[in-house]
Amino acid sequence: MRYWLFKSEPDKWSWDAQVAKGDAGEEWDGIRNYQARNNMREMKIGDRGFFYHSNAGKDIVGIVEVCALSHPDSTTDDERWDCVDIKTVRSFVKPVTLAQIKENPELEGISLVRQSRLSVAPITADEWKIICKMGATEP
DNA sequence: GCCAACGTTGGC
DNA sequence: GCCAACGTTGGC
Repeated sequence: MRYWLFKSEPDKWSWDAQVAKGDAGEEWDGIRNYQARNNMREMKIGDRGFFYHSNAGKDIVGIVEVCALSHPDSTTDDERWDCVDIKTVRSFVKPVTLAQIKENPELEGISLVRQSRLSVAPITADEWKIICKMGATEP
């Protein structure tokens, strides 16, 4: 199993909206970036991801699970763009802020900081454990 | 609101 | 295939 990070502006698609979808899950649509799309194509059912609020919030607020493999993005006719579906697993007990992540020397290589504009990024197993611990949340 | 980083586009 | 121009993202 691999780990990922999904970024969303809470004004457009918030964690609350994701939680409201429950087990039905939701298409992670609207991605128009090749690297992010390629990451989604590599995902498998059951892969886990962090849900990060960019702009407003700037914190990791929850854990999601991939529940549908990459398929055409229903919000465009352009066949270049695919996306996966994700469903809520659990909310973070304590959201982990970008500032906390930057302060932790163990996380200095994290994709969230190194490639801040990439909206779907890989997370290492170590990073996964560390961030869950910082959030007082079960991995 | 500004600006840095970076991806995309299009002329040559 | 290079590179300038432009658009977007996201932190501050």
